[in-house]
Amino acid sequence: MAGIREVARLAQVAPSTVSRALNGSGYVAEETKEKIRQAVAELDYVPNQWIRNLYRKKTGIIGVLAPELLHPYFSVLWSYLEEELHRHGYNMMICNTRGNPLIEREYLDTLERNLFDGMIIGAAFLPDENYTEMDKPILSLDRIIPGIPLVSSDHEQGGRIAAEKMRECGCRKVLQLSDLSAKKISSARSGVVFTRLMQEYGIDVVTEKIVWDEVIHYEKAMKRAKDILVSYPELDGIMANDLCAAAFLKTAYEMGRQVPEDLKILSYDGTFVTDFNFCTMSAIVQDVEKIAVDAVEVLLKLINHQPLVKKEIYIPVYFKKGDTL
Amino acid sequence: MAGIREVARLAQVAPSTVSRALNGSGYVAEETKEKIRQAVAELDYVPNQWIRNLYRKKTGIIGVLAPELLHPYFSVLWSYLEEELHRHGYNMMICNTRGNPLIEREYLDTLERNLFDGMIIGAAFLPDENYTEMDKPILSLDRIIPGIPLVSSDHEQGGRIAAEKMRECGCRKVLQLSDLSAKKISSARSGVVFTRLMQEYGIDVVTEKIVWDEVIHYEKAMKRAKDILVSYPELDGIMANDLCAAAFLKTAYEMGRQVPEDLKILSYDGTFVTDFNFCTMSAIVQDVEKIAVDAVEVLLKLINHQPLVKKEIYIPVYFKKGDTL
DNA sequence: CTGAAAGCGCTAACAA
DNA sequence: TTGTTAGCGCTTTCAG
Repeated sequence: MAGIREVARLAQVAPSTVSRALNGSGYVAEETKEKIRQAVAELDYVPNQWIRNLYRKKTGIIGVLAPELLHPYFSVLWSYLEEELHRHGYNMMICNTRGNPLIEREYLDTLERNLFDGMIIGAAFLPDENYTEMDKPILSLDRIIPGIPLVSSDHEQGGRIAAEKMRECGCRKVLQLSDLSAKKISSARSGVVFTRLMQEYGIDVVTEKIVWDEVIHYEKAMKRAKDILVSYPELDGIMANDLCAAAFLKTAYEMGRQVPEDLKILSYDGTFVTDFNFCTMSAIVQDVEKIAVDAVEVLLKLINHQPLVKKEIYIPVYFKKGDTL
Repeated sequence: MAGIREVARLAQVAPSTVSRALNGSGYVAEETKEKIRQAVAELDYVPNQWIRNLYRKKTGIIGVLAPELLHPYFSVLWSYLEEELHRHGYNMMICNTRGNPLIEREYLDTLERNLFDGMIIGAAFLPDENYTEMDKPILSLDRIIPGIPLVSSDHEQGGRIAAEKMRECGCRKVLQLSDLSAKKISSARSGVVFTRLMQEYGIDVVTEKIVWDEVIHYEKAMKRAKDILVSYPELDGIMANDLCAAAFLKTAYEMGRQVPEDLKILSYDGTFVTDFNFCTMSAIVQDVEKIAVDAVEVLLKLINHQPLVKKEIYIPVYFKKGDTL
């Protein structure tokens, strides 16, 4: 593993000259450059990025705190984020926490230890202070944390559209999978708005508390879906995230329910899985690509100490007609 | 951002003592340790990993060359790999190449520049030399590269089981999506073995060349599935990877074909999407978790200069009964 | 048990 | 245009 010194020796120049030649910083005679090029070739010299970053005081790495990699919504989100970060010359480090606060804290330490230039927070299971007390560029994608910029879908709009659709198609008793108590979670707002509007419209709403495990594991979502459809045989409408909606659709089919005639299903997220079944699910679609683009833009502004126009950005969602509503 | 010097000054000791105390290397009096602990707390001192790695001559980061993040097989694979790497104290850097050789080369450079301690290669679209000439720990997951260790499913076994199943259920004309010309790709072996056995069994085999885009994009897979089912109305069996198999299933349903009575579908990979439709797909299942575990084990041996027992590890696959065959 | 000194591999300021 | 010098922030001998 040749270093800059060996190159310098072979080219008969000083290490700093080699450095300048290789970085295009400062003046180096064309002749000298040529000698250096040869020495570099001869020794197969490759500069150590690690060390360079030491000077630039940056790593070129962005940590992405992810609670999950497999859920369709997340995998699409991470995929777009990776693409966008790469476009800006950054590498993305997946920090999969599996919802474990200890692992999450571990990765925040990594940020604090300067291994990352900034962090995008998808998972957030720790008390606010963990994020606010860190003097580093941080952006949140869902959890509302004082002082930390947020980029998220406009879930209130999502809740409105969903309620509107449920009313339009004449539902009388609707169930949603949500967590109305999660005040600090942007995505939980859809459920709150949905509930309020449904009540205004005079439609029954049942809110079943969503459980993290079921958001992620299809088998668990299937089990829950079955329990719910058995417990509430009178339901004529369901709103749930993609994976759970898929579970409801499959379960409804297995139980001989007619979708959409007898039971409407509205999928929230609108990722590719809505197309996977024999019928396409109607969905509230999040513009995940836009979320990723804006998230990276905001984070880079934080990193480069540029002013932020808005501390909170809400990306519009839209309705996509399918066969289930 | 306090450094070790400030801590040392505040604790009235030398920086080297602080270093030893913090790393538990060498002797430090309990009293001194306590003083240092206090100084650390007072200054909110966090050691810079970046610099530490400079000494340890390692980064703790493994690059994972991925052609794709979204395809179910890959997302499951990356997820398990991340888990396994984390278990061993390594971070995983997703190097998404999108099948672009230039981006792939870029990431190999990153490895060469010591930003990664090693690399796991899922995508490999460059000539062999790109990998073989690199004097770094590299492990391949599918592409067969001289001198580079391989961990992959036993796709020959996969092909055998598939052929066996097709025969058992009485198929007469079967289509597979494969690429028989891809000699250097481990996963392409299933198609070769499948073809040979089907011929032995006296069953017609049509091999339609698989196209990368269709492996990844469901819409494209859907289009291809439609084309194929129209072109070959006499087919009574299909073998294809999960995503394409799902597309075939959906298309068959739309075209009014009876699955499995009239058309058998065998999914290859066996990820969670095989459960997503109204009927569960029968599948050749890859043990992705085992692949990840073994891959990391081998890579760590390479990194630590431990001897390898086998240069090539093939993980058994198995058949999972579903409703489509 | 502790501190001084010498780097890790490279860059940047300055002098020549 | 080039070389010298002094570090980046930490670790690791090696004397003491």
